[in-house]
Amino acid sequence: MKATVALGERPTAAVPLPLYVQLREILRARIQAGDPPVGGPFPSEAELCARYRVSRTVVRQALDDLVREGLLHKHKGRGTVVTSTSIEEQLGVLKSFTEEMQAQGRLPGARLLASYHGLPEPAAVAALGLQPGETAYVVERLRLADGVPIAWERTVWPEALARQLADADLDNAVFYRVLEESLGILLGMGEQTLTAVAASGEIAGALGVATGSPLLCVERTTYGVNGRAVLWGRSLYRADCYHYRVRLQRQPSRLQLLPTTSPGGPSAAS
Amino acid sequence: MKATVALGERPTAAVPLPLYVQLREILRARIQAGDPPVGGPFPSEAELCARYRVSRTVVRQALDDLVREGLLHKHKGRGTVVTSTSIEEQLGVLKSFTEEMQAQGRLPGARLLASYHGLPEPAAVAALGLQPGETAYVVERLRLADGVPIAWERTVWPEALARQLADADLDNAVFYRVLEESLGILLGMGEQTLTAVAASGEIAGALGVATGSPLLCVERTTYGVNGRAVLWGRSLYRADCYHYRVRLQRQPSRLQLLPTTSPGGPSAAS
DNA sequence: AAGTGGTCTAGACCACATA
DNA sequence: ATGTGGTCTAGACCACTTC
Repeated sequence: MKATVALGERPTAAVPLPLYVQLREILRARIQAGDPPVGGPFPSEAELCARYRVSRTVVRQALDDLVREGLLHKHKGRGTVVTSTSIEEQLGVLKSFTEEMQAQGRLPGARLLASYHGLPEPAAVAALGLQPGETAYVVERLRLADGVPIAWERTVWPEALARQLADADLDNAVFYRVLEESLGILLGMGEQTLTAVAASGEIAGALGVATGSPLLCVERTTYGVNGRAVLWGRSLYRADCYHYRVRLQRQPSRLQLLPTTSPGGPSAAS
Repeated sequence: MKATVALGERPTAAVPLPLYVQLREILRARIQAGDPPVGGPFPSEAELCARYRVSRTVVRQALDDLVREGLLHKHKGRGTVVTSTSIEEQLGVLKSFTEEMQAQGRLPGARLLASYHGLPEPAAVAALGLQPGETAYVVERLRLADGVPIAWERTVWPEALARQLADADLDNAVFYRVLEESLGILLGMGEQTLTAVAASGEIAGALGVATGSPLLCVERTTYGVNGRAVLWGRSLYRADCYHYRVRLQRQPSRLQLLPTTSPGGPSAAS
């Protein structure tokens, strides 16, 4: 018998989680089980309040999360319906190269090309907020999928982090794991810019393509949960071996607001 | 006619907008004006309640939106700080070319190159779920930003939709608006695949770049809220004029919903 | 008229951070 | 000890949709 205690049938203070989190997971489980089938009507907020003995605030916090995840859809005045049963189609999840390859069922790998302390490129300086003239630790690796080179990668580490990185096995290190586990840095957000570039002779050689071949260029700045940039990287992918996939969600029409000078006269910023 | 509303110095019932929306826009304007400078401390929730004479609910609703947009960052027990002055790229939001250009402050445009009924390419057939031999409506346009060609675009419409599209001004139509407003189709999700390609002679000529130049290739399938594919498109962007930006979020080690007896820290996903 | 989700108030207690 | 944001309650009124 598993030593797991399912979240109860209803949220309770005995569980060390907010009530709305408990309720959200309870509801998520029911949805995934198809309890209200896709397209079917979901219980009203009032009904959920009564059934689970929580205030409407808790119910709305839980539902808001599920709506945001795409499982539910609310219609003002009409009700709530189930629109999906799974969240496996993850929207914009930050993953390392290794995690991404594994998710695709490919065997990830890396080969160290170079590593040195020096002045990084302007893009990295700006992204990491380095001082002019401040050095950083630069690591260049070839990334492999199932043993085949598919990307050339340069990562730039602030010196403070690089010191603690010194003894890592750069050939095989999963940088995100190093950050999270060895350095204890919780990762928050990542910002990526994608464009296309022509392969230089050096990189074309490493990747085994013709000079001038189109490559997918991915520049990524990774931030800690505190909002500070901790890592910058540029990856150049062989376009014939790698496609970047994103799932986007349509946002309900946004309000057009013009917070302009008020009719009574320009509002003085006090 | 666009309904624009002038906002005052504080939310009021005289404005036909929710108080939290009014407050959000008032605060957004101040942040963009640098009132609390980036990195500086933002007024506490209690202070905002007092200053704007609204309940904490309203303040929190407004702040939540701004946090979600990336303008603010909250720290439990410590306070709120300004982290940016401009709306950052939304996380995985599905936007039309026009909407995207507007968000970037560029003037969008289009020039019709060709439109015809015929057999679309295999990628479109697969994405739209067409029958073998089934025709579709293909529209090729040059997309402009501030009057400069930056992308070559081919969209493929199922015949059923194309009929209703016939009288649209293809030179300037915003396809997403046509779908949503004229055809009454609610858009849900979009799936994109990005890669790099070399410009063919014809496309290079249209875009004003050299043949063989690297282009960013974006293939998108757009789905209605009912989950059916309604539109397929491929866009080839000049890599020197356009960068695709994405924000990703690190997945917090997923809440173990059924963990138990673990006195360990409940990391509430916010 | 009844039910729904959207908004809002006025409280309350808590865990956390700072001093 | 104090102030902060996080959570929660118990109400209330509204606009919208359906009957």
